[in-house]
Amino acid sequence: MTVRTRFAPSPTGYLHIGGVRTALFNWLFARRHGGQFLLRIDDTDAQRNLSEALQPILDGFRWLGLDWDEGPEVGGPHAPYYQSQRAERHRAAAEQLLASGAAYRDYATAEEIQAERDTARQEKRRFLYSRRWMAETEAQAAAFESAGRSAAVRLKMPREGTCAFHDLVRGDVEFEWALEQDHVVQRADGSCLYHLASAVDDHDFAITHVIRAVEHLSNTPRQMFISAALGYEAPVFAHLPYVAEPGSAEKLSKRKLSKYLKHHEFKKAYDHGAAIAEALGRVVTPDTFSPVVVDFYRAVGYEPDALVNYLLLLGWSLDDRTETFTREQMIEHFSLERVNRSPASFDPQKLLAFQERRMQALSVEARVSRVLPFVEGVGLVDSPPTDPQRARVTDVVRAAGERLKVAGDILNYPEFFQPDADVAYDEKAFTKRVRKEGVDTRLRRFRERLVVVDPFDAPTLDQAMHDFVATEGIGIGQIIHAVRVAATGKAVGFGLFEGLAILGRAACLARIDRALDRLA
RNA sequence: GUCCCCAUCGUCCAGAGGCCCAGGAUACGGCCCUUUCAAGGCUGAGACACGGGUUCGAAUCCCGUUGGGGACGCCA
Repeated sequence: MTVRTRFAPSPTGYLHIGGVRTALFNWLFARRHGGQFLLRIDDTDAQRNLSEALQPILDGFRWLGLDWDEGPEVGGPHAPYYQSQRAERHRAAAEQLLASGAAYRDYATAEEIQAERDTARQEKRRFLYSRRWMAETEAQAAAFESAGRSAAVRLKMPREGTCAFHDLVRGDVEFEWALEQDHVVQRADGSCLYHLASAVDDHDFAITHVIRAVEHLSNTPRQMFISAALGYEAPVFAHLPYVAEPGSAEKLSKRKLSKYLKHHEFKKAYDHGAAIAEALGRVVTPDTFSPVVVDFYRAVGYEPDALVNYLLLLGWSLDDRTETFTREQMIEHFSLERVNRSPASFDPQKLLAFQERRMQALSVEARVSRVLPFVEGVGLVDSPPTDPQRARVTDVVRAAGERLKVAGDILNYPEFFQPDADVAYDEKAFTKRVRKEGVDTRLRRFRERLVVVDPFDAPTLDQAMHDFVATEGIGIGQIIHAVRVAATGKAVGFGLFEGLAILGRAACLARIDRALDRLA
């Protein structure tokens, strides 16, 4: 038997962190067993702009490298993979359920059901439909219909016994049938609901393992009931713990960004990303841009491998120390048996740590390729860049070293790409380091040295600086900060001599002159 | 409210009766390095929710308490 798993996103316009974790585990399980991973689009609730809402999700999967063997855009033997296009098939299944007596036509109104529900709540017991408006014969149906009622199709759930199954993550689980609702599977207008559609599609697509979040655990009995009534063999289930909010045990949800921003580390991650996205001219609003959404990481310049590796370890581990996995290693070692049963909260800071490691492991060339779209995007270099521009980017990437945590961090160094006159001064830094007694004279004298330094490279500049402070009889701190602010506009940055060398003699001299002018 | 689930450092994980006065990662503190910012090196602090059992022995098994969470739709 070939293992077949699926992930079934609803087209919502974005790919959620929790969803990707579920998809990743499905993907890994399928790959581990040499099976197939499919994508099914759960759009039974008539979607308006399907392609618009779906594209970001597919893009997200592609970016992460989670390829699907069957599904939208790639097709497959069971196409179409959109639930909305399988309505006839679902309706036929509903008919079959009716015919076998596993379901019945129910003529209750929404108000009547609600009233029963309210009563149950008042009596502090679990609601169970009375089946008062159930029609099992044509005569009963006709009677209700002549009274102007219309019918939905409900499952006729067993009212005794238990539903027991083995869950690959939770172990043996058991539910009492008597606690299960007579769920509606088809509306009066003929459209079918998720649980029916899902059971039918899983069967039709030959899904062998349903790996999904725990919130679906309590849906399992009714889906198994549907499968059995339709004569299907039930798939194997595995219910993953949900991903929790940063620093909390509550389920992570996409619509709570403002709440998450109160969490210090989450806010830091958000601010870091928002600054980069805004520099690129993206409109950043809580609804469209958040560390809870996968696209955030792409926009900011994370490595997809970092995100995947982090997510892998959210609820799964190999042992007590292995943290870094290649795709091949993940696939080789992944097992549902080692998935945790308790929820894990999402920690953007730890994710960043994974990202740093991945970034550092990349070659300079690879980092340059990651960084280029960002400098091009803000117009710091041409698109595509000229050879000298590319060389400059390479120099900056090399000099910045570990300071480049995400590709978008390159935007912290615009001064290496701007014309001298465009470099912005950090006023606080300028006041503290340049606008000080004696600094102008020292800057002028150091400038004289720069004119003749040869070659104009980092070691020689370093030497020149040390010679300078020795002959002047000053501490290095009395000049070096001023030079940095004059040349880069900032008080912080990577090695000063590397920076000066990258800028070149002409730019350094011009920038020192500009700072001196500013003092006058 | 009803049903179900979960419970080890702040966070993510290891631990499937003795290897554990609990290990790794991350975050945090200190020191070192240092022209700034990072990084790095060394180092420190930090947890088995509580109470009962079972056992020669429990973080590990059982029961209860407490705490946290999830599901209870003609949503998916």
